[in-house]
Amino acid sequence: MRLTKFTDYSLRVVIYLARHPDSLATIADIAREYDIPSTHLMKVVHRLAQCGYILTVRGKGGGMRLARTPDLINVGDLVRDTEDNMDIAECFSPDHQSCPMLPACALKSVLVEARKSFLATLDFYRLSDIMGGATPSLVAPLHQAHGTFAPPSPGKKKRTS
Amino acid sequence: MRLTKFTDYSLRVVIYLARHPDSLATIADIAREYDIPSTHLMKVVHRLAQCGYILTVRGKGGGMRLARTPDLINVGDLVRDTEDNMDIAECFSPDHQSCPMLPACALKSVLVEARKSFLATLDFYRLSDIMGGATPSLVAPLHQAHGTFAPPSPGKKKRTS
DNA sequence: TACTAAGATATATTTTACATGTATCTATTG
DNA sequence: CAATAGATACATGTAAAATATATCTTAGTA
Ligand code: SF4
Ligand code: SF4
Repeated sequence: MRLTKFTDYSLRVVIYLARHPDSLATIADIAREYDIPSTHLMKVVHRLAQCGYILTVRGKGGGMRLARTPDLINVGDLVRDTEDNMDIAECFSPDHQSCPMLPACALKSVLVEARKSFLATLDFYRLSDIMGGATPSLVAPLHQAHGTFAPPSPGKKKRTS
Repeated sequence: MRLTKFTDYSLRVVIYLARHPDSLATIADIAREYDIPSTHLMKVVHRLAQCGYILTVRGKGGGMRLARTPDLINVGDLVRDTEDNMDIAECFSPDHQSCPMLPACALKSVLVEARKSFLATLDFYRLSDIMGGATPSLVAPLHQAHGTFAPPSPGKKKRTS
């Protein structure tokens, strides 16, 4: 069970941008910073722009910046948008419905619930919580059992799916 | 993000065995039932035996059966034992410690917590909960917010890791 | 206008984890 | 000893992901 590098790179990009809010950053900048292939970052950046997390500027002097402030970018949402295969088991795909246990597999229900828990945990965090550096706001300490306190203000917009 | 077929097959095997408690089942039996390659099942069965979930009997008339009753087999444990790569991100592996964000990456902490949530959800279920069929015991209904009730009796032994 | 630097887009290739296959060995029954 | 079961080792195939290449478009600037 792992997330793709595509997703991790996506998160690194927005973290980088959150840390450098005063100027446009280029793909080359970020690729250099993290020592990852710029060719891969191109696709990442494109996706992030499509999904509205960043704004890009073409041409000389161009680059990218966050489309919103870090406290309005939710980690769970970003992972949902960048990880394109969230099919825990074979039967989660509209194709591959050949498992004889369908349609009433109790295991599948459990896996659905587990995935929900995974994403729900991510939903408790915003980019401002994971960008590191000096963030002297009242950020919920990590590793805290998040069921015990109310999520700090906005950061999570309910989505229909 | 997906689990391997190896893990799903492992679960199918124990479900099958739970449903057929009165005789030894062979790899061929189970492969036929689910229409999956017996060659893959061999490895699955071997792992399940190594981890103590099933007992195998070699030779003519041999086969396998559960080593414990279904209410003593925990889904989370079984997934931990069969899914051999639980490295959500690159940095989770002892090798690949090259990400410049280490060692104080706030994102990693969040991912660790999310993985914990995923497995904790699975920990709430036992084989007896997912084996389907007529189980007229007081089983917790699936999809229920499991934070709101006490886990039904045993089924989950705390492990040190 | 030409040049350059940036992202956008499409396609191709490489790599890797996973799945599957084959062959052989060992144990057990009858 | 023959047949049937899992145990074990190794080889191969496959598909998703990662990476690379090439070309196009946009925008600033000399
Ligand atoms: S066993 Fe259940 S969870 Fe696994 S593939 Fe079949 S239907 Fe899906
Ligand atoms: S960015 Fe954080 S979570 Fe991702 S690989 Fe680096 S250290 Fe791990």
